Amino acid sequence: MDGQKLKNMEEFAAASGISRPTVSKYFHDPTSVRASTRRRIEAALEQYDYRPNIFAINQNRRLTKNIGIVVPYLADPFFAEIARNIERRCIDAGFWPILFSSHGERSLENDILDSLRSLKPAGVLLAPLGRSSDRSVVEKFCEDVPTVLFDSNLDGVGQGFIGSDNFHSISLIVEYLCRTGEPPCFFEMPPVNPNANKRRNAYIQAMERLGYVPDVIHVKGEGWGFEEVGYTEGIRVIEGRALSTDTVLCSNDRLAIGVLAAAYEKGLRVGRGSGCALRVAGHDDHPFSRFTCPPLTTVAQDYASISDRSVETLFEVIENGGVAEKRVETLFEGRLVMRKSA
Amino acid sequence: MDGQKLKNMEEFAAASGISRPTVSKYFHDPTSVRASTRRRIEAALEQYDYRPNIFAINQNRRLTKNIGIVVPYLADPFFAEIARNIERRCIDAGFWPILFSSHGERSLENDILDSLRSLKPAGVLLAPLGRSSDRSVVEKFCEDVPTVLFDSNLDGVGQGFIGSDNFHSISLIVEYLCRTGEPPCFFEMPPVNPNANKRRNAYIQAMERLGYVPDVIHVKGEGWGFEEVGYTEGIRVIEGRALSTDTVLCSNDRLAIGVLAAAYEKGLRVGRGSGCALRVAGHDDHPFSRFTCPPLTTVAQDYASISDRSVETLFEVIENGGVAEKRVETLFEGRLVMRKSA
DNA sequence: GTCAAAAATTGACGCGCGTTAAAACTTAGT
DNA sequence: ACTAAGTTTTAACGCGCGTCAATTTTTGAC
Repeated sequence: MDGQKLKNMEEFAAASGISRPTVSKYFHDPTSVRASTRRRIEAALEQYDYRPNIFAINQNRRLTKNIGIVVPYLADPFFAEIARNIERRCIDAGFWPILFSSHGERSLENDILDSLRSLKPAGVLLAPLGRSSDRSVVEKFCEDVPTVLFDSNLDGVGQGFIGSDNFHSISLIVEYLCRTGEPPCFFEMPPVNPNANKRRNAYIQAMERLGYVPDVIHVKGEGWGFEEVGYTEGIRVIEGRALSTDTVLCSNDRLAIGVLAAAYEKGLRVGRGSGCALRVAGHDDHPFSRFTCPPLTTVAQDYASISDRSVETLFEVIENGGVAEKRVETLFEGRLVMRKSA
Repeated sequence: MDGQKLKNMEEFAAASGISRPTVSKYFHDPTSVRASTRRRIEAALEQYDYRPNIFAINQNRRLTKNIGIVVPYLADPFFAEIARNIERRCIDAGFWPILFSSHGERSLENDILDSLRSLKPAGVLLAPLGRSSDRSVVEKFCEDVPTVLFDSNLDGVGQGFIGSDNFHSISLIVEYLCRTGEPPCFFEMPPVNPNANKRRNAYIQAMERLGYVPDVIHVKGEGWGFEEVGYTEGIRVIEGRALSTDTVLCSNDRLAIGVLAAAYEKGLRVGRGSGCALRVAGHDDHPFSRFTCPPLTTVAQDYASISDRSVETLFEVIENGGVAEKRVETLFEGRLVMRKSA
């Protein structure tokens, strides 16, 4: 390109010798114009560095190419990773993802949904805060904008839900832990979303099915600093000798990482086999769980499938005019990841 | 509000009994209209749920309230945390932050800058990819849009730079390590940005100043999976007995976490004092470094100050009409965080 | 070379709002 | 009650692009 800056489609159309409506058609769908025209436009594109203004496009189009992505807390590696995957799929599909984080705050989630409206997104992928979400606000939003929920479900809200099968994955790891050592207790903090509840209940059911007495250790703590909670409360529990078993199953990996740190500090060797005082397991397979000491035994959520299917589901909804034929809840099964911590 | 949905400012103006231009003025700055008018508008606001379309606003305004935030890799906790801080400041200041991640890819960084143009942001906070950045593209962008760089500097590009004083922080930790045990070697992978280079050079200088022979262990590896590199290469180095000292200073915490995992796997006890075979230190104080086993000794980057000052600097530039009086590079000093790993 | 079908052009309006100039109205101050 | 200053209203244009109807040009098949 020779560096000339054309500031709008009008100028570009003039420079390329094609009319503006045709150029507009081209940008909407290059195959919708005659091959010879396409070539002329593409030749001009290389010469005069021009790109349509995406936000002007969206102002007029009924269906834009914007996809809103909302996660509850971006500094959580799990969501960072999911968001990364989703963004990539959207880009590859020719969409323009815009990422928002609620930072764990209800008011922010509401603001984001509000502003998302004016973005006129073709669709939205929303991982709600969960318990802190303003259900009526989310509900109303989903009526106006094609939205697929992921990670954390709100019954009946949105055009679909994609998440993990907590019952299955917790069963997996409970069975594994029981098979290989003492039955686990379940370490959890006040639930921030439905997943936490499901996991606890799944734990209780699995234990009862196996003929053991469930032991839920419910510690206090709030917010999204899970490692901190796991650490602080882990120390407290260990010091108080409040553990009825040598095996701790944590509600998620981040809690487990905190417990691991607590155990280390209190001189408890974690792992299986003789010489170890504690087994610790988590859930999620966070990106960093492979690198804890010892490496964390956990159940891997299927990041790739969850991302992919969320995006696919949303695309189907979009192509179907914004509504799903039926609200489908897709749950992916976790995969047991046996490492050295349990 | 009685639920009535007004779809544009025209309708809202009619409903509130105020003319559209005055309403427009109000939304730009509520104090710019007479108190009585303001009260009438605000009364209407409560009755009829209306919010201006932010993207239509931005199409027309010269200076929007949008702030673009671009980080090289959002799944890195360091950037997630910085981004979180910056977003919050922007929101509190009445701006509308929009977050982008380059996902470590040059082409994506270019695309983002391109699209950022049409967002007409009041300003942009950019943490460039660094070595992978397309300097000329970034340079051109910064000429058109008020941009403040952070974390990773590109000499002379943008209206300012905010980062960490790598020389100071590396000196701090090198001195500490030398004072308390064997002088460290420096563990690094091919640098992704200037910080890595500065840190290596700072290490070399500090060692020479203290009268020791620097020992840089340069391992291979690419991309943003630092833990993986630290782990894989850590294993290799340990197995090859390629360590001339029992103290390893890593170029950043994520590498150090990988090395920690490698040491654990190879049965090397990490920490200071007798019974320990290795000391490992990092740099950055990532959010999870407190919870490694053992907790990681490192130099904390001043997240809060970097975020705050970046935002402040950008705001000054914006208020000054988009150009800084002088391109200022602000470096914050790190803080030595002594934990158990070294 | 003819003609119908396909594609491109012209001209014009709309999206939701910013912005401005001129005119009409309010408010303070006296 | 009158005036000057401060506000609001009216009317109209612009932003960058989508979209549509009417018209003209190009294409491909015969």
